[in-house]
Amino acid sequence: MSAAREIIPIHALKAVCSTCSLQELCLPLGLAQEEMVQLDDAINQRMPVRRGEALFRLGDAFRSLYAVRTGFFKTVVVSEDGREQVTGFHMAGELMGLDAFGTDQHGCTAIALEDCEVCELPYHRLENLALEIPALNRHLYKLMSREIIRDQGAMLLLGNMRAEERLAVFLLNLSQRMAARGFSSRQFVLRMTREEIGSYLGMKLETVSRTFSRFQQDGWIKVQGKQIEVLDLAAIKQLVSGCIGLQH
Amino acid sequence: MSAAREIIPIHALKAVCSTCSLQELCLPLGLAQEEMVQLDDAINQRMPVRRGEALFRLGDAFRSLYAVRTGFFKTVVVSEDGREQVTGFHMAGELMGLDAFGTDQHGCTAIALEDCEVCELPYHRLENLALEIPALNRHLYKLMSREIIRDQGAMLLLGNMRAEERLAVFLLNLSQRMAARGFSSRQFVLRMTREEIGSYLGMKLETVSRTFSRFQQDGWIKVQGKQIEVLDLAAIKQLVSGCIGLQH
DNA sequence: TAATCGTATTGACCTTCATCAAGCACCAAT
DNA sequence: ATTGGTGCTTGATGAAGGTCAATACGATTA
Repeated sequence: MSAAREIIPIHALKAVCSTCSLQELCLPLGLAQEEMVQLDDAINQRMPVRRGEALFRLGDAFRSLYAVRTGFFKTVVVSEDGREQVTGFHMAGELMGLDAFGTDQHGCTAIALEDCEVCELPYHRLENLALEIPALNRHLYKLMSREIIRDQGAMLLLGNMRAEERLAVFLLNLSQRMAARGFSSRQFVLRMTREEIGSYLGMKLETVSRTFSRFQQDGWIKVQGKQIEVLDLAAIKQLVSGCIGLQH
Repeated sequence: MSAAREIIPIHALKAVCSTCSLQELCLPLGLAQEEMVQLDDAINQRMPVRRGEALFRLGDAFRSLYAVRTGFFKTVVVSEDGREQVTGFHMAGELMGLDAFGTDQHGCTAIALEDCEVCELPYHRLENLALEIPALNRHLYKLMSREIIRDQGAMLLLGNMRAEERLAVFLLNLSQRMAARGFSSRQFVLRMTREEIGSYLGMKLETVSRTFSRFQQDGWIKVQGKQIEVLDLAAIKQLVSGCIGLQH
C-alpha cells in the first residue's frame, strides 16, 4: 500500500468530485454543487494501484475509504493457511472499505485485478464533513445499507441456487454494472479468473468452466477465455427468474 | 405492525436506555451518561410483538430501527411465490433494520419467533441526534459495518463449508451469544425450526436433522427437539477450526 | 382423552457438484 | 523457437447432500 503511494507524482493529481464523470455512481450522489466542492477538499489524491497489488489488507488500520476511479478490484478474506474466499468485485464508482467504516481495522483485503486508480477518502475528514452535511451523512448510511443488502443477495445466491443459476446471476449483474458505466452490456472482458469467480459463487473452477461451456452450447453466450459475449439475454434472465432475492 | 401498536398501554412504558440492562450490547454502547439520556428521548416506546407476527415487512416504508428487548426474531426475504430465505436470527440487544438505514424501504421481513418486546428508534430522531452526538454517529457506522462483516461471514459459511461445519458454526455462534447475555452457553432452546435453520445455513431440513443426530451419536451434543445441550465444546470448535472467516 | 396439525427423524434412492487427472492455449522470458 | 508458468477445458469417478416417503413425536384444541 505504501509502495503504491511513493510512485505518485502528487502534484496536479488532485481528485475532484465536482468534475468527476462518476458523480452519479459514487459518493457525491445527491449532493448539491457547493457540498460537492466541500467534498473535494476531503479527498486526498488520485492513487494508482498496479495489477496484483493490495490496496489494503485484512487487519490493516482503517484510515480511509477508497473509491474505484478506473480498473477492477476483488475483495477477499484470507485464512491463516493461505486459502482465500472472494467476497466481492468492485468497479468504477464503487466504494471499498465500508465493512470497516467506523471501526479500527479493515475486515478484508482489496486486490487490484488490473492497473487501477482509486480516490482516497480519509475517514476523519469524511466523518467531520458528514456531521456538517446531513445529506452526506445520510448518503453514507445509504451506501452501507446497500452493501448489507448486496451481501444478503449473495447469501441467497450461495444458499439457494444451483451452479448454473449462480453463474447466470453473476453474468447478469456484471452486464448491468457495465451498462450503468456506459460500456456494452453485451460484450465484456472478465477481469478475474475462473477460480476467483468460483470462489465468489461458492463453486469450483471446473464447474465454472463447464457451466460456461454449457451456456455456450445452448447458444446463450459466446466464451473465448475472458472475452464474453451475451447472445440470449432473455434465456439467461429466464433461468434466474423464480430465484428469490434479486435486489441488485 | 400497526395492530401490534394499538394494544400497547403506552403510558408508563417509556423505554429508557440509561437504565436498560442491555446497554452494553445495544445502541448506547460507548455513549456518555448524558448522551444516553438524550438517546432516551429519541426512543419511542417499548412495543410487544407476538409470536408469528411481522414487525416490519420487505417493502414497508422505512421509518424506524428496532432493538430487540426480549425474545427472538428471524429476518427473511420472501419471493413472490412465497418461498423464503432466512437471512438472520436476532436476540436481545441486537438491532434490526440496518439494511434499510438511510433508505426508504425495508429490505427484509422481521418475524417474531416467540412473544417479544422491541424498542422503536425513529429514523429522523436518530439521524438528528447522530448529527449532534458524533460518538453516536460513529457508533451507527460501526454497527452497520459489523453487520456487513457478519453477512460476509455468512457468505464464507455458505460458500465454503460442508453441512456439519455449517451447523457447528451455527451452534457455536448461538452459544456465544447466549453467554454474552448471561444465559448458559451449554444448554439452550432453539427458537427456530429445523427448516429455518436449514434456510439460514443453505441446507435442507432433513440434513439439519441428520447432522444433529450425528453430533449426538458422536457425543458432542444432546438433542431433544428444540432443547440443545452442548457436551463437547472442544470437538465442535475443532471441527470449525481450519474454516476461514470466523469473525463473529 | 382423543384427534389433529405442524415438526422431527430416519431410510432409500438419485442428482449435482467436487475431486482427480490429463491435455491444451496463451503469454513471458530466455 | 523453446521452455515454463498459469489458466482453461474436458473426462471419469465418487461423495455429499437433495428428494421422496414413511413414521413418530408433541403441542394445541376438541
